[in-house]
Amino acid sequence: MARIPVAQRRRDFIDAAVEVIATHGIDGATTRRIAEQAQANVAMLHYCYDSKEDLFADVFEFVAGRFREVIEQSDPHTTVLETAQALLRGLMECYFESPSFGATTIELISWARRQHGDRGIAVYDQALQAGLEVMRRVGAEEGVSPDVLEEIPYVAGALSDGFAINFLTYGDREAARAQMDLTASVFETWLTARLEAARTKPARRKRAVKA
Amino acid sequence: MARIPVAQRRRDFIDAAVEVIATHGIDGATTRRIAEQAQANVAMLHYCYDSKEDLFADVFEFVAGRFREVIEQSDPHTTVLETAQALLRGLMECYFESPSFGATTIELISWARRQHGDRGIAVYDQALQAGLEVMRRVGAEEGVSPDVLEEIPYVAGALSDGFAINFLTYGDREAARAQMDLTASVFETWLTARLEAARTKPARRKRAVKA
DNA sequence: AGACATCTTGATCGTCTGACTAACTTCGGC
DNA sequence: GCCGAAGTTAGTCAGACGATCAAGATGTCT
Repeated sequence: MARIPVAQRRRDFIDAAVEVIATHGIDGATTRRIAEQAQANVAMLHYCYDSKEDLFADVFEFVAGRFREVIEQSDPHTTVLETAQALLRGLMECYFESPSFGATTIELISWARRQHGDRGIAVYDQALQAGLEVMRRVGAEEGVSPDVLEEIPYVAGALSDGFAINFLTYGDREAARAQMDLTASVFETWLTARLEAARTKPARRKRAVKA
Repeated sequence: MARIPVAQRRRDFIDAAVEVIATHGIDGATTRRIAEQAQANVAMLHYCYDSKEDLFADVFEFVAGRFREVIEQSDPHTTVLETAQALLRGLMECYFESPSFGATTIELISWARRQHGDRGIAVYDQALQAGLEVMRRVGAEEGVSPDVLEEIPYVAGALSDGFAINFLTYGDREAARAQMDLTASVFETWLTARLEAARTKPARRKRAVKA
């Protein structure tokens, strides 16, 4: 067997864990299965990680980091509309390219909800916050109302989550392509109208959305 | 202890199962916990149901039935727009009124996805089909293009699912109220424009959406 | 009232699978 | 050629799972 440094092994275990969580759920993600998926054995897993919990902490970190990447890569766009569209597209394509990642995200969020609060919300909340920051950055230059900017990550998140659940349930890549376009058009229609309305009568504001 | 007919007991166990699944996930929904939640014991559970699987079959049936109710109650509305809006509102309010029901639905869908196909997809698919039928019924009178009618349940489903995930994660009823309004306005903006576009140039059609 | 079916209980069975570990072997750089 | 990092084998031990049972309590019909 090829000798691999621990750091690389750790990454293998994280990837394996994502795969296993997607296939068997959080509770079904046992050390045995993860080790098998990583083409190693349980002892090897405990050689790299002190405990299963330590590994899962890294899995959380990995997923959250991936989301940050995806969200922040929509930053360099010019207008609020274009940036928001890139944000939504990025999220949907992320799920589309790696259904395992998408499924694992849902599993993690479900699992997090079951625990009473705490760090559980982290993944979802960090993603929403990252999205909000991106929108604020581009929105400031354009003078768009903060109310609108706060709504954008929520709507983009809701739409991409809804897309993910449908896609993961049916697993139909053909249909998913069309749904991505449809979802994007829903978003565009709303945001265009919303930006227009906010510009013409900036005093009028909707109730704040939980960031 | 009061004597209760088996039929009623069964309903208690179904309710209890929904609650436990919401709190502990599918894998955490053990017979013991369900019995405890139903203020009974394991023997009683096996007196009403031959096996855990039999109980879960009833849980599936219950959830699917509840969705049918909610969806079909939006039927009597007059126009396509109003019916679609009632559909989305009904779904969101359903989750809002009973977070346990919403959480259990997500758990069931996640669980279904893990099994290879089969009856697993049932809950999600039945809901989508029921929504489609409602829209077709009202859409026929109005002469709305089938393409548009097929898109409506998908978009309503995606939006309500996205709303549910956010609401269930944060559990903030205050914020959820505002998000329901926001989500509804996204839907209205899109659908109004979509109906308008389909009416003025009915030849132009988007790629079909997986029903 | 009495008897039989219906309901309810606490305790227990056998089994399985979970995370984790000790002791051993092999490889590769110096 | 040796020494530590990487990897393996073969477990341990505890807990929880679904399911069942014998026995007691209660209702209902004659």
